[in-house]
Amino acid sequence: MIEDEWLTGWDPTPGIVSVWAEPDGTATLWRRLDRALIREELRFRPWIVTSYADELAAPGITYRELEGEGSLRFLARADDLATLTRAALAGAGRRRGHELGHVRELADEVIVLAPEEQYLCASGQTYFGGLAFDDLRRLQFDLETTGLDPDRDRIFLIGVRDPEGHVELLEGDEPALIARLVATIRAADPDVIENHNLHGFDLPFLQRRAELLRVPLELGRLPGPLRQRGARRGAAAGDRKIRFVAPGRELIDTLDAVLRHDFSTRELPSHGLKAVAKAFGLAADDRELIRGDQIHAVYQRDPERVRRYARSDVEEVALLARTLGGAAFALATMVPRRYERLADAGAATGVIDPLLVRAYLRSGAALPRPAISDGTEHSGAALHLFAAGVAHRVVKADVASLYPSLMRSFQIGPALDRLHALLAIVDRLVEKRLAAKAAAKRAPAGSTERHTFEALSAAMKLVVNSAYGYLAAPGLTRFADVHAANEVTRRGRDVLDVMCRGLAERGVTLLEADTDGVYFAVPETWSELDERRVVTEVGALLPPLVSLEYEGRYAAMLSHEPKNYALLGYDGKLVLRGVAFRSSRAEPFGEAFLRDAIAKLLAGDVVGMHRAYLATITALRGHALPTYDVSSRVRLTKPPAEYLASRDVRRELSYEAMLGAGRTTWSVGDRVRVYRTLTGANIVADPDDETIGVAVTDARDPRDYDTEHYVRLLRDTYASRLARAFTPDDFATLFGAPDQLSLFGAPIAEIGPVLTALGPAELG
DNA sequence: TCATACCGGGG
DNA sequence: GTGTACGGTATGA
Repeated sequence: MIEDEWLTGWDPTPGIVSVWAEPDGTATLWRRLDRALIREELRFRPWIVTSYADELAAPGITYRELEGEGSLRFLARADDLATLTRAALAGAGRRRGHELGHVRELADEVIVLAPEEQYLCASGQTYFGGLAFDDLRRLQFDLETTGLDPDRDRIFLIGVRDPEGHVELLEGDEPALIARLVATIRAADPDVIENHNLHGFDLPFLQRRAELLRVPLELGRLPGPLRQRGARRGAAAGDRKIRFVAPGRELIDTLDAVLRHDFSTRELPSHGLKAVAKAFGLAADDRELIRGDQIHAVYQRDPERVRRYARSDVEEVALLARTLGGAAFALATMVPRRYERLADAGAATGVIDPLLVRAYLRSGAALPRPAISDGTEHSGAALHLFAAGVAHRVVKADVASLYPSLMRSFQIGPALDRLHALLAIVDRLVEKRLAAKAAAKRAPAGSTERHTFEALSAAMKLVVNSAYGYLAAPGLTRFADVHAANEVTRRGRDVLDVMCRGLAERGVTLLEADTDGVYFAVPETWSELDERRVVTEVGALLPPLVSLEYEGRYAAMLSHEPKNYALLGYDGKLVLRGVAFRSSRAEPFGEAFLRDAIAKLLAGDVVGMHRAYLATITALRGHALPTYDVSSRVRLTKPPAEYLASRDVRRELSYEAMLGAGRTTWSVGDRVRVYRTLTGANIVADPDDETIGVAVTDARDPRDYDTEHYVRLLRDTYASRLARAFTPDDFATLFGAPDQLSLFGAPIAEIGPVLTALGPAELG
């Protein structure tokens, strides 16, 4: 089937682990067959696609015209890419009446891919045929340096984990250190080199140090220094960003995989290695932690600690790369690009576009020039808040993959995609993904087989979910079509409306609806079966291929603002969502109060909630709370001199706190915990910041904070998040001026939470 | 106070 | 020879 060729190519050559090609038509393939590495030198014929045939009838160039509509219709080949670009530039120059310096100036008239991609696209080969992720030879290395600036700082230790899992710690004189790293890598001869932020830190730092120290940095399988390519994230090079390339090896940054993963799930607290390793359960319990800016100082007095730290770094990276890297590995079995490129590519421009270009060329079909915006506004998803306050017996129902489902159901694809290749690719991916998911389930937990199927499924999900984004990105993607994208969101809003109406008609109370999901409350008499039945019934009202799923049920919900709510599970677990409920600068006492108060409120204990409020006030006034609890974590962004210059005009708490504590020097970027005193401000030690274990013990706890300021803060910033749960009168009674509590309002015991419908439901 | 610009990571 | 989104924080008017 031609559609299968569109998806995975047509030449099943097995074992490709790296491809390198040059503009002169030479290519090198590294293939792993029965674990052994073989290297093949071969020739390919470079090609370009142009919108004009002028100058293509030149010696050495053969070309043919592609079929059908599409302005890019001449496929030209030559023994050398330079011959082709010269001809293309000459042709364009003659037609435009002025000389052109570079093919990038005629991006909408010529397609010129990187040489490797030309090779893969024309041959129909892809990476990793017949291989599993675990067949790759992967090496991880991590630099420990005296700082972040390679012009000033230096490398003092390098952790290396070889493909067999042995960790070696290289230490000593820096030039020898770098030379030993190179020798170690060349001896291990890995297919893949991995680290967290490899392209943003380790490689550029290493490259710069090697350059300054005049140590050759031959990390690839071909002779010569590292090459470069443009990239969106990577090392700064003038006004653009670049990434380094080592021909024959794939340089994989686990940060890319983390960003791609969190892009869809958005559940990671941070993208740093330590936080991610912990979140995925990859970190050992006794993992050594050292704050970045202290690593070198710790090394000088306790090198063993830094060695343990460096060892954990490379070990965690190896685990993380396997946990998240399978998706890019699976993409590389389908898309005609290097593995390394697919690991950091955006799914629309980096994955779908190359698939479509290969599909069209395979079918001998002319291609459109890249879509540009016709000025049509891109319309978005729907968001409704139906009610605010406290609701009980809450259910969440949502549609998985709403937009791709709509694209398939209503056959919404790019207008210029006359082969319907995008929809065909999405269809096949959805089907294959179901099969991959099922196969993953059948395979033993933890097996290579399960890892492979799960990775395949993740890769397919990534592509399917970006099909809509592909439509909505004119100027970025070749077949972008904003009208089609708007048709998808319009259908999406319709689906949400049908869901909301269908639910409301069946007697539930709608709370909040966003894009593809709804929260609603059900009557007291309903069982979980009733809830599920209603979701099934309403699901039947939706278009084919759009399936409504019962996502979960909760004992109670505090609905505050759109996308800001608290959920109390039947298991007692409390989840807070949205900016109103979580902020990095929140004072610990306020955050603790809010959690406690919401938990009690949702459990029906208004008296207990009120008591928690009074208890917090009492604790503040009695100085029973540690200073730490009223402090707020801030980042210092002005150097001391700058603040002193503006101090007379405007005083800022953070810097007043530093000065108040007698600290007249600090660095931009330092984080400190500050609090307000009666006379000014002060700072307090943060246990999280001190991993050395010395400073924490002398943390003082003066408790000289401004109690009334914090009592006001408690009411205005924290208790105010509970306002939607009560009538204004009751709220005033509960949280009014503390000294006049309960004088006029209803007795506290008689106050109950409310749920307020917000105007007529905006269901149109 | 509100809009907008910028970051996310690495030592 | 590239390009994500979005929530949070830092900045400027």
